[in-house]
Amino acid sequence: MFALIDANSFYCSCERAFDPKLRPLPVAVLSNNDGCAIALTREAKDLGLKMGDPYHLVAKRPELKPIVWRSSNYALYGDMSRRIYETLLDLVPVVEPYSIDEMFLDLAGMPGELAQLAADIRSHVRKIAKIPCCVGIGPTKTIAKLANKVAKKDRNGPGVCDYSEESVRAAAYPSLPLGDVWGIGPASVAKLAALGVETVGAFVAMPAEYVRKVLTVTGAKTHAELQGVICFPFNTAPATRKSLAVTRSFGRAVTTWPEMRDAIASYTARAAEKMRRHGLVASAMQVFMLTNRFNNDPRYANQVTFAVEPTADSFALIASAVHAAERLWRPGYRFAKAGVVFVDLHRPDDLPIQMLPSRDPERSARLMAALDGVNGRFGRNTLRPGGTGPKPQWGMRRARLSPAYTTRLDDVLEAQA
DNA sequence: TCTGGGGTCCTAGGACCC
DNA sequence: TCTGGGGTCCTAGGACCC
Repeated sequence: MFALIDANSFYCSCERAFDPKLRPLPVAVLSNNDGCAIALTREAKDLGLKMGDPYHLVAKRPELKPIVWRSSNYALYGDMSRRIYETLLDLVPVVEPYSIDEMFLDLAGMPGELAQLAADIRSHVRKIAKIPCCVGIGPTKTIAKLANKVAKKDRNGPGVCDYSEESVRAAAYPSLPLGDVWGIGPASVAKLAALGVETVGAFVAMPAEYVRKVLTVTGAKTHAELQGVICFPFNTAPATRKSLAVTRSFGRAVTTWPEMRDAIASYTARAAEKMRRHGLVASAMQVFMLTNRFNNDPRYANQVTFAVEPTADSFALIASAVHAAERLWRPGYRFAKAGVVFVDLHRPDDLPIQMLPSRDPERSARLMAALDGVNGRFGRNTLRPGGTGPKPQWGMRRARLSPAYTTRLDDVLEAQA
């Protein structure tokens, strides 16, 4: 039996955890660049704000005036996620983090009544990690996710929904909309609606071969999972990742090559850092740049993917990325966004030995270790490659950023007795 | 002036091979 | 009148997730 625990309006709840006066107020957290709303409290939803609404358009609407806006603070949210994880380990033996605000729990062999256990877990997380959550229970991950969704929708309910019993599911499925199912997105909802299938009950009643024909194997797995057949097993060891990206919209349009070059260099340096943290090397990379697609600026978008000598060396990768960007660059356009993606990631041991490496691998490794060591100790960007300046004009807008309460010594709250 | 970022998996079709 | 069969690999695009 599985449980899925999912934080309510996670980013907003993190803001509230350290700023109690926000608790009764409608709160919304903005995407990078203060672009659009990506997390909303129930109070903000009730005022009519929607996920994805562009901030510069909705900030003026009079009925949305009471909303308290925050720039996204990933240092805070990432750390709060870790705290939830550790809090859960107080009560259950294994936890599988699924996303920044969701964790699967394996309840196999847990004593006592499951719904009561879920309620205990929920109140423990709320008390210790200061984050409100809902819990769903089911014999497969898909059912646990569905139960969680049901728990969330019931505003005055207990915050727990137990679908461990087949009879309970059979009673509930006919009234649940298909779009609530994990893995069934808008395209599949439309496809199935055209066939007259609109509820989980109707979906489950479809013959398996037919589902497979309409929705391919992914849909067939979801179909089986809803009937209690495990297709997505519990996984404690995280899979090694296959790609890794740093892509950003600019705080204002980039119109000169030196600015674009510096942006690409900075993104590459960040991505290389991430890659080293995972102990991986890239043997191919992609670089792209594009203009604003929402206004009337002349449009241009281009990308290039190319192989590189497998490495995690920032300097080597920056040189390759900038060289590629130079080929994509077109003067006269107002660029809104650019990015660097490392694909074809490997553990260095899995690759053949480079017979004629273009740089000394030992020296490179020592240099990168020194770079990461200094930055780990004194803060990101203390040491950085040339051309990756700290506060560029094109940098992210984050006008409403909260303090890094848990990860920056200067920002830690003071308690007075 | 201002509309996010970062992932995974699957399939079809083309290129290529024998 | 008539032009095979079977395989692999790669890529682009679609769909989904948070």
